[in-house]
Amino acid sequence: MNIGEASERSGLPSKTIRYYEDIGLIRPDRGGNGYRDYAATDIHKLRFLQRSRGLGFSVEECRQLLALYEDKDRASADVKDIAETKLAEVDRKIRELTELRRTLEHLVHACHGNDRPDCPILEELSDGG
Amino acid sequence: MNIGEASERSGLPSKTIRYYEDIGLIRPDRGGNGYRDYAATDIHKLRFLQRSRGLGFSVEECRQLLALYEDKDRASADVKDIAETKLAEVDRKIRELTELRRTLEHLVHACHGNDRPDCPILEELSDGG
DNA sequence: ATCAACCTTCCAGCAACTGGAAGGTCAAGC
DNA sequence: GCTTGACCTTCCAGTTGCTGGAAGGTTGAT
Repeated sequence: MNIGEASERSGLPSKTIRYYEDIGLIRPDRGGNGYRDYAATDIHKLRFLQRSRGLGFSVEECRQLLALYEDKDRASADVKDIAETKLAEVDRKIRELTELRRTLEHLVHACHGNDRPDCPILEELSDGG
Repeated sequence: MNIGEASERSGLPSKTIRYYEDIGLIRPDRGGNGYRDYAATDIHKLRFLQRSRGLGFSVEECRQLLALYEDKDRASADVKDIAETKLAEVDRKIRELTELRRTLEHLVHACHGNDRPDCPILEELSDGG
């Protein structure tokens, strides 16, 4: 499929998809006309990139995450280490988001008093994590 | 307190803290010697920025989130709308991270077969969210 | 007084896109 | 078969969000 459809299916702009190719994250085939030709597995990778970037992982971290899928020599100690490190990071992010969620909810529903600048929620937020 | 301590307490490099001042996210006092002087509320804001940036919110989104704290005219419809939009985003991010977590766990523990490149987890991942 | 460890501004560079120009390809309609 | 418009291509410049380094001022301890 062409880059336009790949863009639609992955949620990434065509520009970004070409950029990800430039830096070696994906390698689509090329048709006789020079157009990029994306396979289903490319779309999987692009969706994966779209998400993990949106969740605050750097491109290099995403490259590591993608390598977990692509490692054909399979489950070396290295690969397992990376996966476990990333798992810990994901857990931390989930905890932080859960806190942020709580904070926002308080702000919307509970913290309409006149002491906002020194609101206890702020203290709580800065103590946590 | 000086920028060094602010950096330590917030988890942000001094460079980044100065940058956040440049773009108007924080406004610390200045001492007679020209040094920046950070108050406790500045540290709260910096920690907040450190987290929300790490969770994939853009600087402009962080500015909106900070505005929720700083809005002294309080709980206008606008402010509430922003908070609710952000809440929905946070929920989505939590869902996506939870999925990513599951995927990583499968990769570490369950997916050591020889069919990795077309692993069902990949399909699952690209279908979700 | 001098030394390290701070702090200041300014300017350059990097990461990760993003937009636009200039031009080739393709399918549809006349 | 030719045009029209929506695709696609590369290339280059600009933006965002930092990050590093130079050049120099301040502070506190020896």
